[in-house]
Amino acid sequence: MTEPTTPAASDFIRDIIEDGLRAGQHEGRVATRFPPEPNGYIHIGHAKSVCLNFGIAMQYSGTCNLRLDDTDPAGESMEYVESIIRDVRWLGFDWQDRLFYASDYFEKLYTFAVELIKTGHAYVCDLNADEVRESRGTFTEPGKESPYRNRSVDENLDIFARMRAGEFADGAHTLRAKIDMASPNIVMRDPVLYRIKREPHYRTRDQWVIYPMYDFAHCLSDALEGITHSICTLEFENNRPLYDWIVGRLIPGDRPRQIEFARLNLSYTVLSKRRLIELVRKNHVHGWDDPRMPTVTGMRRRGYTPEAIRKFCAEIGVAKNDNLIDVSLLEYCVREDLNEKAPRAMCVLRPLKVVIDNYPEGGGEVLECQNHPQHPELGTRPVPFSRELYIERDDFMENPSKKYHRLGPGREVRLRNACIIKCESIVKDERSGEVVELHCTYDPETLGGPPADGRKVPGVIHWVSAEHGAPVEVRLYDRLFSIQDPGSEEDFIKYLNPGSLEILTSCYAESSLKNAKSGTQYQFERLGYFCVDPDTAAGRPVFNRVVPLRDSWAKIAGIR
RNA sequence: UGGGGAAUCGUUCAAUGGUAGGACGCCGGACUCUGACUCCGUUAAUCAAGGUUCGAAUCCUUGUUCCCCAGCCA
Repeated sequence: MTEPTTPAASDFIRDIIEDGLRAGQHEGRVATRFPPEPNGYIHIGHAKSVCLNFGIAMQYSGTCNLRLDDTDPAGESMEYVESIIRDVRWLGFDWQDRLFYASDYFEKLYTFAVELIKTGHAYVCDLNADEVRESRGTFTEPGKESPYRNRSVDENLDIFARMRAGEFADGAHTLRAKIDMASPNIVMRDPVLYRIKREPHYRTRDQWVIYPMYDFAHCLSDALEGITHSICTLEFENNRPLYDWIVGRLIPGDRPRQIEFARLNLSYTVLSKRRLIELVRKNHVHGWDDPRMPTVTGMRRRGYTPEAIRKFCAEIGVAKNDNLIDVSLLEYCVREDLNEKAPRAMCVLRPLKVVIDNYPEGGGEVLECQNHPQHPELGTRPVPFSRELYIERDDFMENPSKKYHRLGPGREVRLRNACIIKCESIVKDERSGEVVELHCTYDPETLGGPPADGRKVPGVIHWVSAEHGAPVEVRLYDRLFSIQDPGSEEDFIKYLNPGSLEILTSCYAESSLKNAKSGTQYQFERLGYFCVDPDTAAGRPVFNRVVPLRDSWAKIAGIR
């Protein structure tokens, strides 16, 4: 017998790494990097990449760098850098002193470009953007060579230096790789390596007016950092020949290898930066950290835990198939984690008053309730009980069916952590006919124990003492979009779920929750997991519903 | 249309010529002072057609479908 162990993660990328290790590549080193561009907040799709890159580094005793891929000043900012640092750290990963910026390599990259010119592998082109596009050809027709393709090395060197010096207007020249205008792979048709762009960079300010393109900067940044496995998403597959071409001409010996995997798609949300930015800019959500957003910061505010997100990333696996992961898997991971950790509490979302007629007026008592049914070590808390309570409106039905286990006229139900009550009469609003109050009697014997006569009372409902309960606000979240794959729709805004946020302002939570600390999660019994929102003001907590509990009654009743 | 990728239960990942398996979901049941948790059970797939082989998801052939590429974005 062997000890049960959690199996080491395995996927096609790790297979490649292990094959390489066995073949003695990279001197047995494994070095990865997570290379976001700081032009937006990272989301659950990035989290997949973070877990992959850092996870591999940990598994093979290697390193994973955090590198900001900031080669296009338009849209990049320190705010985004800070958010990325905060989010990756929160996810639970550590890059130690290896925080890098592509912009720190600008001088070295420039030198590499000069070298490429000197070896005849790059040239300055005077074609404008339209002309470049026209001469690039199409999928079926080869491109035409630029008239500037065979400039002398000296002339190229001279103009490139003057590009850097700021002598030319934006777009007047580009530096292009001299590869093959007839290549069936369009990426290889003399791609642009540098462009002139007078835009202040959030880090280098006005130091540069030329900026390297992704294809040039990324592979060389990898090489400079000694990356062994450059893991990226599938859409860069066409760029791999260019990656190898550039590195092959500038870097001797041990070179990084690019491996592509399928990016994550999640049902009922969008995961493209462009679309996320649109949601924020056009105020369809309340910011990057809106709890409905699939951003890491949004999920954190919502109450998801790093452990749950990491578990999710491990569960979905890594492959090259296009995928659309069902959001219910994410929710499952969140519940699984929170079920273990979250202390239990009671909160009534839509209150209905209950008066216990045979309970002494002005009386009251304090019940000691377990914080976690499976973990007694989490202790107990005092919960006041009194003659007047609130219960959930849903927990009473005037004409219940046989399958309904809760309160109805003449029916008995157990109050969670307390006693059994029986509904004796109901009070209705004369005009609307709405039930506004229940009069019940309680069975004192059942406080803390089963009924003496052994009768079965299957229903258990939560409650809050009317006198002691804390008024709280609760925000209920549902999926942001009403269709599975809004990302595939051009006009995705049209499919926003109008019911994605419901704010409940007349809820009552048990008194122990009065001073709940922002960011902590609870399970409101029978309802779901809730997290204290930063909007919480002193004495007036605001709770976000992280995820509801599974609800088999809802299925029976056909709700939702 | 040229090039590059991918096709396995509803979803997703695995099986690396030798019993198609796991997770989530669905459905059913047990338990229960949370209609939660837990436990048990069930359902259900190799894109198609040929071929090679004792044996094919895996190899070969032909076809089909889907994704990516024609930014001085990444």
